[in-house]
Amino acid sequence: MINVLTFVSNYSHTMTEKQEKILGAALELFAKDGYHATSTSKIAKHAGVSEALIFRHFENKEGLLNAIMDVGGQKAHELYAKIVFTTDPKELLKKAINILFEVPEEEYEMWRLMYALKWQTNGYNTESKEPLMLALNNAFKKLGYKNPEAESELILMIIDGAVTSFLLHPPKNKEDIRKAIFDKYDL
Amino acid sequence: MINVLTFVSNYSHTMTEKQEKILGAALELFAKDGYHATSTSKIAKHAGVSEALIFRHFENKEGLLNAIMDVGGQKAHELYAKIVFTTDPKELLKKAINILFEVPEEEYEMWRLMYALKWQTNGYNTESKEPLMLALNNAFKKLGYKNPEAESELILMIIDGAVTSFLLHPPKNKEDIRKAIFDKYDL
DNA sequence: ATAATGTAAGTAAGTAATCGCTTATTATAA
DNA sequence: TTATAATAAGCGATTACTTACTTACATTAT
Repeated sequence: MINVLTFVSNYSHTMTEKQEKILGAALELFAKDGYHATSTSKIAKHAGVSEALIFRHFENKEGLLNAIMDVGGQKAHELYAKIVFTTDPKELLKKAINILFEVPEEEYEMWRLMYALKWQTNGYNTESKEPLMLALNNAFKKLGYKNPEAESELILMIIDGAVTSFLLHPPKNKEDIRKAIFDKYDL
Repeated sequence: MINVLTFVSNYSHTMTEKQEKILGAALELFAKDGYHATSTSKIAKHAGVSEALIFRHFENKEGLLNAIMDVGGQKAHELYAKIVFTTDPKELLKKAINILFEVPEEEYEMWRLMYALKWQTNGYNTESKEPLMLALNNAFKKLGYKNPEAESELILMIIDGAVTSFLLHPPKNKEDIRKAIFDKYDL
């Protein structure tokens, strides 16, 4: 609970204490049980507030979800923005791959929710990855790969698959897997 | 609807016509809207039967889900069983990778449901992949890879990531991506 | 300084609608 | 006849959400 709260509060400087509690409880329950299986009354009880307060601050249940997704989207954007201007192509690949190995454990709930929601909402947030996509295209082109676009898509698939694996059943040999990926790209 | 029905009926020789209709409707709606957002009354209407019939044949809503999952699990098991006894290591890798490129479109709904459910059920079905895992371990060992276990996990992550991508937003350059993967393993 | 006012925060107790599921009854077929 | 397939109607519980109200606090007027 504390983890979630601190995570959320980093991105909500204008929020009431109780608003943060609601967001934290919702994040925790959405990630654990799914959006539809989590009722607003459960969230309210878990946050220690009245149920009506949720609707006062977030309009409806979907508004609460959107508020959480905004936090995740902003977080993702920040991660990508840190690396897309790397000029050296191999360095960019390294950084892109390393991102997934450096996700802090206290953010796992958030990312589990984001990944789970991909399958429930029809609108997949492909636009947040576009800047990274372009940067990767360029890197693979510089490195002389035959089909840079396909290579960019592939590496994003690999990252997605690895993140999924880490979030659902964290393996002990993370470092070996990183080495195996690096090998595939001569890093 | 027809697609779902024919798909289901391949694995349910002892089923009533109405049972198949229920399963088909449930599969379609679970995959489209998610398990919790789909009510038993919606399923009944969509299948053209009374709601009570669902509970007669499948006991409860979860039993209906389990019946669908059984079909998917059996399907997955058959796919893996076809290839795990391949002796030539490179041939095995090829076949394992090709599986994901040969999923027929009429089965997409089923797989979307299976993948979406990974995030909602705490028990991840890792045991169905274990025979394939062992076969891959052996193949990478034969090929002289430094860390066969990590390589097996990685290639399953890649396959998972690619399947996810295909199911959520099917790309046009599938063939280029297959080539890119083959390149990484000298196939 | 303090009383008056305005606004946002917060709640208890509801609402109609829908949920998964059951019961009582009828239709069908071996 | 006997068992199973199928249904209509309704069950209590829960759902997302609303209403009517109180509390807390900052701003303004006197």
